Amino acid sequence: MANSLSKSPKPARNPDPGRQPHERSNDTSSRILSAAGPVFAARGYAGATVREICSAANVNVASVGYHFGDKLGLYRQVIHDLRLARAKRFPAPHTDRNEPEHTFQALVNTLLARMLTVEESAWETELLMREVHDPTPVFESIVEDFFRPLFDQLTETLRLLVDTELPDHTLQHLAFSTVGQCLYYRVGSQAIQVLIPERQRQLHYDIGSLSQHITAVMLAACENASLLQQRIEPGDN
Amino acid sequence: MANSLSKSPKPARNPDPGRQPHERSNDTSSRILSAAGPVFAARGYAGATVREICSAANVNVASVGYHFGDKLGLYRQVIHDLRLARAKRFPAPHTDRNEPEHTFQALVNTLLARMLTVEESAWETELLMREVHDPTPVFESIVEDFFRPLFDQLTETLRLLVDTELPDHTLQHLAFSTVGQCLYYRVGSQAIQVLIPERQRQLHYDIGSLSQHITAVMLAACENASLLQQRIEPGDN
DNA sequence: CGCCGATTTAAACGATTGTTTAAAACAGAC
DNA sequence: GTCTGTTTTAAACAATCGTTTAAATCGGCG
Repeated sequence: MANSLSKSPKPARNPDPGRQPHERSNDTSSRILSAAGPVFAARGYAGATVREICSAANVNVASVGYHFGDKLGLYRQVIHDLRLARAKRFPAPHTDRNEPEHTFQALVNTLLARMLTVEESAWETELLMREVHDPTPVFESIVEDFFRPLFDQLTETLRLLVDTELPDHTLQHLAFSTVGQCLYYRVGSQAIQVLIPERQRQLHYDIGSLSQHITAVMLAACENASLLQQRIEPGDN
Repeated sequence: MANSLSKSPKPARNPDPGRQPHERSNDTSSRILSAAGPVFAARGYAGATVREICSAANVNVASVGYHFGDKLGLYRQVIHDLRLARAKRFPAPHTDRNEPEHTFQALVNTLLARMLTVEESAWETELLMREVHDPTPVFESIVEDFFRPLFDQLTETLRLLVDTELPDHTLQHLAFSTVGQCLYYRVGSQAIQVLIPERQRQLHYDIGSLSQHITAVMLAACENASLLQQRIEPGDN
């Protein structure tokens, strides 16, 4: 709780500025990094303890202070490495201005894949979800470098999809509608597990089925874009 | 961390089994309950401290142990009281089988109101969101008593809305699309604060505007329900 | 070997956590 | 007032947290 949030108390004397002649020292910090990701994802930043991380990495507790300054410095490095890994693993699709439907479908696929992939990198998604719900000091940079590019691409693709000219805020709402539907199958997964029997889940809740459904919903909305502008009488109950 | 999760260490000698002749004692435990809700919502169950709760309630730290056994016992009581309050504050709309559009709009309004209300009861929503993300033993009962009724009503209303006959799992996907869009404006609110300038947020992100938009999207999807069944070529990127 | 900077280690520090304890304060019956 | 059971209180408890310290160890170099 009473941690440094802006500056490391000791100037975080990082000993290796890029080079790797001594494999031994680099090995320690990389082992810490590998162990820290899953622990931060499972417990959250505040809930994770440097002792559990160092125990999983088989290093001394003081190693975190030596190599990363403090707990927050380690967390920043984990997030930094995570962003590089995610950008490579789930590349945003190329924007084809002649086939916006195709681009849109690919974007939905990318979103769902990022949400629902359960490989060895599932902890990355979990960590990002924790940031979305409980922002830490690194959250804003995550949004800027990570979410905004996809959000902008989604908005521009939707602009190509709708027949009529729509104001920016309506296109942004359409983008949030798309993201929201994809996100729900991760955010609400625990609720879905209670609401939907396992048999139905195994049949109709794979990435392909969900991607097709969400794309169909949004394409229908784009084709009736005129509906988005006319006033609908709000419910009075 | 090393707390009791199933049984209270001491049998939680609750002194008042229903009666309230001594207003004084009841006053202490009710002040604790009133203070605990917002703190649990703001910090999470693990992050909240009984000292902060008791400080906000102006009672001694030992009072929690005396009246509720332990921290988890207090949390259970908070969740119990919260359910009663929410059911009264946000009643589900009446289902009018002759005007499903009207019912649907009212359901979206209810969902958004539950998500975005920022009165003195905003902590209740935050606490429920924490349960959705990090389920505790009380989560399943929350889904059954709280989410499933609205989910079923949503599914049946959508069945009335679509022109053609759709399988159950497609209607459930449509319900999740609706819920997901509403939920996003709460789950992703921190991201939206970074993505959308404050001026635009104040103009276009009120409950009425969002409700109108989400309803329009889903009604468009229902009118083109045939789209939901035909196969769309999945993106290959 | 001896020297030296980089790294690792065991141990301790101060702060904070949930919980417990024993005494004090309270309220009503007699 | 005196007694009795309930409630509140200040203080302490053991455990755990992030971080620091000072000594031990390592790895080349002369």
